[in-house]
Amino acid sequence: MGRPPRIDRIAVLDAALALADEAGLGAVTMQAVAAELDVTPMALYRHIANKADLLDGMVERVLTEFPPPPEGLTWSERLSTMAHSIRRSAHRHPGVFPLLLQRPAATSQSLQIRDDVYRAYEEAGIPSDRVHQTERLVSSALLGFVVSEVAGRFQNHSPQVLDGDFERLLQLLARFIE
Amino acid sequence: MGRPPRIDRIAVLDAALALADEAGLGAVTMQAVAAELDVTPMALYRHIANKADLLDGMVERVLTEFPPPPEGLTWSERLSTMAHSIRRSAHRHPGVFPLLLQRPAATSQSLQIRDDVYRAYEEAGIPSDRVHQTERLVSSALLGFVVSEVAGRFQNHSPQVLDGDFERLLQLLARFIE
DNA sequence: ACCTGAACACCGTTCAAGT
DNA sequence: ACCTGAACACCGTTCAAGT
Repeated sequence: MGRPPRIDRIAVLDAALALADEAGLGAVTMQAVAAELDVTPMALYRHIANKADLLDGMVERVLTEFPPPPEGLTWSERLSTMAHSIRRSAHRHPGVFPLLLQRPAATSQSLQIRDDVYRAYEEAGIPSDRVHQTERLVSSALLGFVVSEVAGRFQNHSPQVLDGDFERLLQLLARFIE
Repeated sequence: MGRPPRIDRIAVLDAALALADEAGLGAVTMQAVAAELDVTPMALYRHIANKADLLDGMVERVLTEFPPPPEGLTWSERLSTMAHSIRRSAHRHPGVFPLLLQRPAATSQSLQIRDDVYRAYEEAGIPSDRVHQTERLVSSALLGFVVSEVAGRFQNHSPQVLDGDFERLLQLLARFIE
């Protein structure tokens, strides 16, 4: 006994994420992930509970990539910066990103970021009994657009058009807030 | 030869839809759909090309359920009625509805409805070079919220809270438009 | 024309066995 | 402690055969 581990949870998740980024979620099978790591499929089960846990882990991995919001800007500059970060993350991980619509913010990383958003809304003067609702509505609009982009609903529109759409969306959401 | 058909495409799609509504998309397997129809899995292939075609067909089926917008109301009443119809449809078909984010409007039914939305925006006074963009942004916000509801992102919120959120979202979107 | 039986490659997952 | 081999139930799909 006492055998040096050849892989760990992070390695499994990152291999799965790389696979999803290149070839879509459908390419993420236990066998394919294992092959990426030069290991048999059964070896993965020491590091992840099952396939659902693998997908959960991949989502968490994407969430930890979100940069924390920059300090020392106005609330509106911070929100805009964060929105662009989220969109870039979606474009990096088009296969996994739509899964964000399936679960509440849960990792400490994403709860932290949500709190930063709450703070920005308070600074913007949103009444405190409206702050949480506003966050749900704005995040819905943002995710709805960005997931439409990466999942295929906007596949007939050029990147230039979608860039323009996104800027306009941010303008309109900012108008909401004040 | 010359044998009376026991099933047709619509029957297959509706059986699959019923299965998805009760037990989720994961329960939609060729074998389960076939069992629902008292037929072997291979019999399905005479009526659908493959599993992707089955899913496409299920989405189309959901789209044909959207009631056409009522005549003789103001543009804002029409938009609100349509938004509520869409949300009800999502709640009826929580398993399939998120697939709407994956494809552009394509069926004649949904193109028709999109044109009605364009007309409402024109009546509302949106400059004509902005109408299509506005439709993309508003539909993104609506779908983002409704898919969050049915896919699980808002699972920690009560129906009452979500009803209130939706009304507020419609108010804010209406404010966009004029 | 429509459905079935047999068959295949692939998938997730388990369990006991090896180092 | 960590990985493997063998095995199982299930999945989508094909093809030739039956009515």
